[in-house]
Amino acid sequence: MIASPTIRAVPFDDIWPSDVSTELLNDRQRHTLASMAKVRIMPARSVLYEEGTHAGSVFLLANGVMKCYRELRSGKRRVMSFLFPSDVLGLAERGRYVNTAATVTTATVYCIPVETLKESFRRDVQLQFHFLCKVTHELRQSQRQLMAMARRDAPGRVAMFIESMRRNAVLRDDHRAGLVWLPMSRTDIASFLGLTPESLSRAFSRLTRGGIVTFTDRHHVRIDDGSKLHALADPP
Amino acid sequence: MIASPTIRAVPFDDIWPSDVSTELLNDRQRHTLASMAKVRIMPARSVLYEEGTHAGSVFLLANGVMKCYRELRSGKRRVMSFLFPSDVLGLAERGRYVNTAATVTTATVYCIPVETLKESFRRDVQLQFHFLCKVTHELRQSQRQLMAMARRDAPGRVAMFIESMRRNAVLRDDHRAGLVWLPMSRTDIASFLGLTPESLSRAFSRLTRGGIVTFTDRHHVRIDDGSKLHALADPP
DNA sequence: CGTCATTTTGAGGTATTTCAACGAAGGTGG
DNA sequence: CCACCTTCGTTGAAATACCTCAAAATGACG
Repeated sequence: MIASPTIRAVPFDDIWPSDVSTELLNDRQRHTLASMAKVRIMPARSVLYEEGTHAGSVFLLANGVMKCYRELRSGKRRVMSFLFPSDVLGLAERGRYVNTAATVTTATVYCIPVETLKESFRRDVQLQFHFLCKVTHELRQSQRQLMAMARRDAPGRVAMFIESMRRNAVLRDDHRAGLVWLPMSRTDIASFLGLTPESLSRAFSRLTRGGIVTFTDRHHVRIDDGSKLHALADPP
Repeated sequence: MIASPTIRAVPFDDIWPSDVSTELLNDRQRHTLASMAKVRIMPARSVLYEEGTHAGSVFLLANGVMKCYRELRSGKRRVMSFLFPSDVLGLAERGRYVNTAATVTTATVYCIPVETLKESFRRDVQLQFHFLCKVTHELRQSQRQLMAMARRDAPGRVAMFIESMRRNAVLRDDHRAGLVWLPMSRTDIASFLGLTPESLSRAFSRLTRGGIVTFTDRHHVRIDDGSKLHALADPP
C-alpha cells in the first residue's frame, strides 16, 4: 500500500493567524489528494518536467530531495530552489513551467492534473487553503534566499545556506548528532548560491579552518560553533 | 464614493490553465472586499506596518507605489520588493510581519483584517483563488529577482531592473512614449539590487554612455536600444 | 578496478566595494 | 519668495573579493 500524500504543517498561522483546525490535512483530504494523484517513484538525477513545456500537472514531493533550475543561454544552469518532502512543485506562467525539475535523490512524487485539483478546490475550501499556505511558504523561502544573495561575500552566503539546510533538515538518523545533510552536489550548491564551484570550495574550507564546521563526508557537515556560524549568516 | 479594490488580472491561467471566469474579480467580490476593508490614504514616505509587529491585517495596494524592506543589524536597510497597484502586502510568519512596508509615493491601501478575510474565503472559493494567484505572482516575481541577483555584474542587474519596471509599469501618460517610470530613490534601487549606490550610479551612466537609455529626469528613463538592453538583461 | 566526472588548490585579472569629496535636489523656516 | 540646511546622487582613486584559467586530487560509478 502506498502512503497518502501529506502537506507539512505550514499553518496559516505562519502567514496570518488561524485556528488549529486548518493546520493539518485531515484524512478525507489526504484521501482526496491520493485519489487524484498518480504516484511516481523516480531514481536520482532524473527529470520530472522541463522548462517551457505544457504545465498540465502540479506535483507534491512525498519523499526524497529535488531541485528546480533554469537553463541559461550559455548552456549553464542556475538552480532556483531545492525541494524537500511535502513541498509543492510546478510553478508555471501562461500554462508553461518556468523551471525544470529533477530529482537529487530517489524521490516519490504525487502528480495531480491541474484541472482535477482546481475542481476539488471548488469543493474543498480547506484544501485550497493548504495550497495557499504552501505557496506562501515558498515565497518566504524565496525572500530569505534573496537576503542571502544580496550579500557579496561567499562565506556569508554559505553560512546562510547551511543554516537553511539545518532548518529544512529532513529528519534522518544522523540529524540529532548536529549533522546537517547536504544531499546535493557542490556544483548545485554553488549554482544555487550564485557562486563558482571554486569560490564555494574555498568558502567551505575557510569555515572548516575557522573551526566553525567539520565535514564528516562530502554530504554531511557538523556544526561545531553555532554562534559563529550564525554571526556569519546574519546579514550585517 | 470610494472605488472598490481591484485585483489585477493574474489569472491562475498564468500558473495553471483555467477558465476565463476566474481571471477577474466580479462585482460581488469587489463589493465583498470593499466592505471588509478599511481604506487608508497615505502620504509618501510613511510606514504602513513594521517588521515583527502583530500581523493582524492583509493589505491591498489600490493606488501608488510602496516598498517592503528589512532592517539589518548594522542599521542598514534591504529593500525586498517594490509594490504596485493591485499587489498584496502583509507577508507574515508565526503571526508577525516579516518586512516593514512603507509608501514610496502617495498611496491608497485597503486594510483587511485576516480573520475577516479568512471568513470570506470560506464562503467565496473564487476569492481565495484570486489570493492564491496573487501570492503565486509574487513568488514568480521573487524568483525572477533571484535570477537577477545571481549575476555579479551591475549593468546586468540594472538592465533586468529596468525591464522589470517596464513590465510592471503603472499606466501613466508618459508610458506610451517608451518612458519607464522609476518612482523610487537611487538608494532604494541600489538596496533592492544588492549594490552600493555608487555602483548603481556608475552602471546607469555606463548604460547612458552606451546609448542604451536616456534619463529625462531622475525618475524617468527612456529606452533607446531595447535589444541591447535585453541582451544585457538576459543572463549569460 | 579502471575510467570519468566532480572537487579542490593555485596564480592572475577584473569587477565591485570602500573611502572621500563634490554637486544637486528637496524641504523647512524666515 | 528666497536662503539655508539636510539628504541624496555623482565622480574619482585604492583595496578587497570573486572570477577565470589551469592542473592535481579525490570520489563516484560501471
